[in-house]
Amino acid sequence: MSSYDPSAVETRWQQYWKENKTFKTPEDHDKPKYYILDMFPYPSGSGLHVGHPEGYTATDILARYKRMKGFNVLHPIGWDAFGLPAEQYAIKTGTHPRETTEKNINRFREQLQMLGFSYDWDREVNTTDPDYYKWTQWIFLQLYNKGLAYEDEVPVNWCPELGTVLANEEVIDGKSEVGGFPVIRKPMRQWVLKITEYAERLLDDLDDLEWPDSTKEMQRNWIGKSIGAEIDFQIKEYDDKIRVFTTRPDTIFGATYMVLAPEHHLVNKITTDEQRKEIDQYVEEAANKSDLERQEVKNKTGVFTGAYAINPVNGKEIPIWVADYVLAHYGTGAIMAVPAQDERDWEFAEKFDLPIIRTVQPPEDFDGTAYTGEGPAINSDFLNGMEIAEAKEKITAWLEENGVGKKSVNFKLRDWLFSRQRYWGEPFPIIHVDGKHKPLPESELPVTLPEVDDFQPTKSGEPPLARAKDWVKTTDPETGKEAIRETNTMPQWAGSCWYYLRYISPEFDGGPVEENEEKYWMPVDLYVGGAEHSVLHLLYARFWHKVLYDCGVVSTKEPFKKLVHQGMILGEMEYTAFEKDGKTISADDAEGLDEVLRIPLSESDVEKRGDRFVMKGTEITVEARAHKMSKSRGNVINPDDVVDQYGADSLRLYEMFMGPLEQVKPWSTKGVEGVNRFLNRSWRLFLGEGEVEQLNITDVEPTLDQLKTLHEAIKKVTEDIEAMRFNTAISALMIFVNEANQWDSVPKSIAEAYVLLLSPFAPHIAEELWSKLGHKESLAYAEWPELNEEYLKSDTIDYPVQVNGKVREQIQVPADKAKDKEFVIGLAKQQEKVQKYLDGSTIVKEIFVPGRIVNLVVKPN
RNA sequence: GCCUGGGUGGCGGAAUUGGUAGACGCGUCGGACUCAAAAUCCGAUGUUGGCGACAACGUGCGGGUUCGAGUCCCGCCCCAGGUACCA
Repeated sequence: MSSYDPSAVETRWQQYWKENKTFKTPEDHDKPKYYILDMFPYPSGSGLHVGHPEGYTATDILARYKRMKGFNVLHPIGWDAFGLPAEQYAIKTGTHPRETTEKNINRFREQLQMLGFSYDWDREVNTTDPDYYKWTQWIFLQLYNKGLAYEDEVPVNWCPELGTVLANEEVIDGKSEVGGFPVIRKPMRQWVLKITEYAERLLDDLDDLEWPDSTKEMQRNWIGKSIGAEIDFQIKEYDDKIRVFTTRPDTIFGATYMVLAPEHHLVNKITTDEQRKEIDQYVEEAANKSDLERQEVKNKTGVFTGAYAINPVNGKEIPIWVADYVLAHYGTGAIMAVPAQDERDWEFAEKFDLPIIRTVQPPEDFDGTAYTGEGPAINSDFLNGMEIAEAKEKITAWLEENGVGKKSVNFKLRDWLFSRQRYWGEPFPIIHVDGKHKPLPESELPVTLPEVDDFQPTKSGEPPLARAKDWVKTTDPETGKEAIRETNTMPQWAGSCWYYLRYISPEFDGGPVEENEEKYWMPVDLYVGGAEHSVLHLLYARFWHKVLYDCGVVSTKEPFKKLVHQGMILGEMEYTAFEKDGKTISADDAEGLDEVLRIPLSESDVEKRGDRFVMKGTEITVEARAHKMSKSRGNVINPDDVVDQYGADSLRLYEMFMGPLEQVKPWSTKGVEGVNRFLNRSWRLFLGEGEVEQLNITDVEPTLDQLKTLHEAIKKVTEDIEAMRFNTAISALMIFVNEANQWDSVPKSIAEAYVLLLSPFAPHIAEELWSKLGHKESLAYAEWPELNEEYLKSDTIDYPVQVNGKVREQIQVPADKAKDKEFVIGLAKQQEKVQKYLDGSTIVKEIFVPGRIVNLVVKPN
């Protein structure tokens, strides 16, 4: 074997790492630790796609680098294996989800091992393993015992097609996120977790996290804290009051009507006989509508109840309406409407001819409708003239003094609907005795999934677990009374809420995580995963973590110190022409037209014209863009194929070389060939090109030039890995190889250092070269090459010389004179080309930036 | 609408505190090797003008600050992601 053969090299080293347990996590706590975590995958039937190795390679590079830097590294992987696809497959085929899941996991494991990731395979976790979900159930019991889990009859997102309830976050545009089936609202008994109790902490603790700003902002918006006031409005002729929440108590003098949500508890009571028929009909219609239908209707609708409320600040009677633009589940489900300062109220008031009173003076040139900007208060009695902030304070104090309101904080965040009517999830450790729910004692855990004959919900709509009649019927271990088991299961989020803890002590049976190990390894130093988990998974995991913190199970307030999202990888760039009625038309004209044919073009058929692409030699514009990979589009790149053709090292290297990790970027097979060529050049740099393998390495002292080339690479690669700029780190490695290829042979010490620099990115080829250099051991724990700044120095410094900001000449200055302003500027002025621009002008200013630039500012005489 | 990002050659991208725009890779063109091809190697490659050294222009658009702006400020346009009656 004289040329680089990736498959032979990669198989050999994967075997070696496995046999020698090279990446077993060290058990001592003597060294600094680094916990680097990937979001664990759902092992789907279609196997790994090219998006997975992107994040996994990034973390693997860091893990390998940190080991060489002397850290104890925890770098585990596992399986988020409960979930809908395996269950739907079971419904269709009768295959137990356990079997499907096991098969898929084996495939995933094989694929990950084929890519050479340095996971500690002894710490694999699997959320569907009873030894794992025992502790998921245990954590639920902690939540239950703290009063953070409760049962409620709530209108839920029921998806008839999937036969289950979905969380709000799993419903997109009124359809299920999985499968895109319609979702309707239906009241059902559900388990709910009181995440709202942690809203304030979940919000505050975001500040200290090294997370992308966009992600933190999304969580902030999701939690949605708003500060305002609660105000009570007396209902005329009733004892009852309507409590509203508002962020603009300062506008209360402009409240000209009130609105109750259709579900508000007072609607029925206060409706007058004349209005009853209309109100009842409206409320019923609203109840039957899905959220989607409510959103679809853009026109505001509503009905007058016939009742009036009294504005506490001025005693005015204002009508009370019912309208579905007020949401039952936000604030108090009722509002004071101030059309002059709220667009929604303005729209409603206009439609139903309700009065509008401005209480904030809009600017003179304002010609809009509702005015929400700054300005002095008007028509507001004792608030008149005050700016908004001051008026808010004043009115809130007044409300409190008069006992009709108080300062209040509201959150958009709602409690977490935690039960699903599925089979393939964690059973709740709950029994029902005499119609009351009751937790099972810890000793009863795990409550394992029963076998069932059918994985569908029962005819009466009960979850599939209800089919296991012997399992459902049980006895209360404490009292011996007859009991029935909870038949709901937990959502997929449950297992992923705490898996990062289980890796720390996967065998521990005294709790979810062993105390000393937890103290050493937590928090996760770096967490890498998709941006699609910005709110759901990351918010839920933070919530559980905080509960566990309160229970004393974990020692940190937050689980994930630093977070990075890898960007999506799109398919290859596609060029498309459009054809209508047999004629090719421009892409711009095709927009919005029906019956347009899309004709795929090859790159050679198109050229750039201005800022768009046209068909060669014509003015017809074409579409040029990369699309998401999808089976239907047929542009999916399979990692197995890439590995077959170019090897795992090339795949890893390419995915990192494509561009910044966080960015969305299109795939290019030509690009893979490029990095593959680079690996070949690296190989030949060491082994020459002859038939017989011959080391092209000499045991001589390197020259200063060679050392400079090496240390420039060391500096760049080291800094770039630390900052996760893998694309430019690889570019630095390429530059090194390009330079070293000019040498007659490579000094051994330099060759060794280069192999180590390459190893985190392309570990297989690096191990192979390392062993050819005479090493018997893996390089996984070899010391990372150390930078010596001395070698970076050069004898001369180049200065660009500018005249009026334009570069006109380059000068070389001896290093010892490089900071000498007079010398450098003097030399610059002497240059012939510079002289040309100085002729007939006077120098008015001389700019000298040491080590950077010279700029002579001249004025014509 | 609102909140985040982002817009640089034919393409992916580089430029770390304002200091030589286009590193590195792909593609393209030319050459070497070869009977030929592949592979490999060498060279060129932002645009325009010129035989030429060279010059002008050039980081989405329009202004501004500065000796100097891809980078900072103001006003727009476009693209991607998130969110949407949250009072």
